Amino acid sequence: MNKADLIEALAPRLGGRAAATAAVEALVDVVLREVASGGSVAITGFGTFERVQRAPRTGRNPRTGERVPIARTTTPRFRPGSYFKDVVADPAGLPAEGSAGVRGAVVDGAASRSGAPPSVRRSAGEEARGGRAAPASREGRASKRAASGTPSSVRKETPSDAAPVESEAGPSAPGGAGLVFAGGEDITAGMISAKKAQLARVKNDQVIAESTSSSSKKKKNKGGKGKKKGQDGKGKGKATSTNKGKGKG
Amino acid sequence: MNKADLIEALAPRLGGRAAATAAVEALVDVVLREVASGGSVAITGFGTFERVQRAPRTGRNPRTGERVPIARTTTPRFRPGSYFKDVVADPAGLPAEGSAGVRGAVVDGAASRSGAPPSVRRSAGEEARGGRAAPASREGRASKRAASGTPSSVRKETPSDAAPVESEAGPSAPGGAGLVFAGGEDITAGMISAKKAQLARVKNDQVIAESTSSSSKKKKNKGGKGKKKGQDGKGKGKATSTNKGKGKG
DNA sequence: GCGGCATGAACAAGGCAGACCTGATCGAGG
DNA sequence: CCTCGATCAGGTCTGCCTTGTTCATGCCGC
Repeated sequence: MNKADLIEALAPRLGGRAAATAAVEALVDVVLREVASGGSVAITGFGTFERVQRAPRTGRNPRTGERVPIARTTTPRFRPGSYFKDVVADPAGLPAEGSAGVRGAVVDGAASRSGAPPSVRRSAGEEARGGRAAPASREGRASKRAASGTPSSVRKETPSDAAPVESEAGPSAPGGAGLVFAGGEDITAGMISAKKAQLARVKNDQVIAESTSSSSKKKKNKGGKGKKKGQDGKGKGKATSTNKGKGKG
Repeated sequence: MNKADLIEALAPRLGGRAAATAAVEALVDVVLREVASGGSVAITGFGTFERVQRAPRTGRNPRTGERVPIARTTTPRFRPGSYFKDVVADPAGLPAEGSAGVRGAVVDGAASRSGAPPSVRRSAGEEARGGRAAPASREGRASKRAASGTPSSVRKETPSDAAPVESEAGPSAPGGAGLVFAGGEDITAGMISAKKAQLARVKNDQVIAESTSSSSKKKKNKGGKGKKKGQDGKGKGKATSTNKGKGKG
């Protein structure tokens, strides 16, 4: 999926290609600027874009074998959030768990993607849009609501739009992920509930332990530790960051 | 910057917080799904989100020193694009190099980027000017425009909003970053021209070499190599990817 | 606006994959 | 049309990931 594909996928949700284009570009712009200026951009569950300092080190010119000094540099990094990791890991892990039917769906999805030249993909995209034509009117209503500032209403809109995408991309996602996507909910919006459901499944035998921990959490922090974390993290053997850090303590 | 901050930063460009929220969540959703299902999401210059397989390996429990097998896993990865890398690296590197003249060049480059899709550019530019009239009322209009698909008008709005952010985080950012952002333009849109300006500065003495290479490039490829690239890349010592790859050859 | 719950950061030691160096070519993307 | 991106070579050094705990932050729902 390239930028155009991404915009195509977003268009139904965001009120058209132009809006989707604006969204992609604006978001990329903001992230770039923030990271370039020393900040970080964190979306819980998805991940964090940040800047890291890399100390000088030695490289090799593979051609000549000559040692080449790699100067200290500053580079962008994305650290995937746990939910992102889980979702990506689950599809791979799930096949063994999943049903054959799900596999079949997986194969179908994969095949269409791998063998599909861009043009074929586009036509598929168009068909998908066709399928979404009906929701278009609903979309108009949604934009109204958006103007009134009701994110949840926008989210409500996502389901019907996302559903077709799910069926396409869903093959490898199903199983646990299917649980997450089945409702057609925006993942970021549903992360917590999804995660909760997962944990509930995995740890339903730990309920007592959880209730214990929740009671301990009610004690709340006192004054907070005010522990300041450097933006570039670990400080272990790391070059000192030029980041100012955000004192939220 | 967290999700709320990001939405705050995007709101002026996208017609309000609701639209910005939808944008962020939709984009994250699409990326998550695509990567989870084995695909990748590439935005030229910004970077590529993809899925990689990690072979089984051995870790250590730092507490006990005990060796712990880390099963083969599938994990998300973001590979920053060259422009992102340059922008992040330049703030640190450019202060020494920066010149106002170069800034002008960047701005000019951005202006000359008329090579982009003409139709989108034109409508965007026109509305952008109009859109700057009154911020408060503009927001209402912006949402309308978002519906009608006018990204660049929203973009033009960015400068005034981004400037404060820069000045806050800017200490380390200015200089190079300022050069890039001075025009208040959307970075992704201006990436190519900015890069070009940079290269022109660095390599203006290599013009002859470039003209030589351009002539050699005119010979064009014959039949193409049809080299197939696996989605998970390098294959060098890597676990075989489950990705089907996109046969575009 | 607040509360509850999930996420994220930090830390410990060790091993190995990944990043990055240069330079050339060609295809893809915008 | 021009830039970006992928690939490749060999060597060096960094970062990821393991477990488990604690505390702070983020974010969604009420």
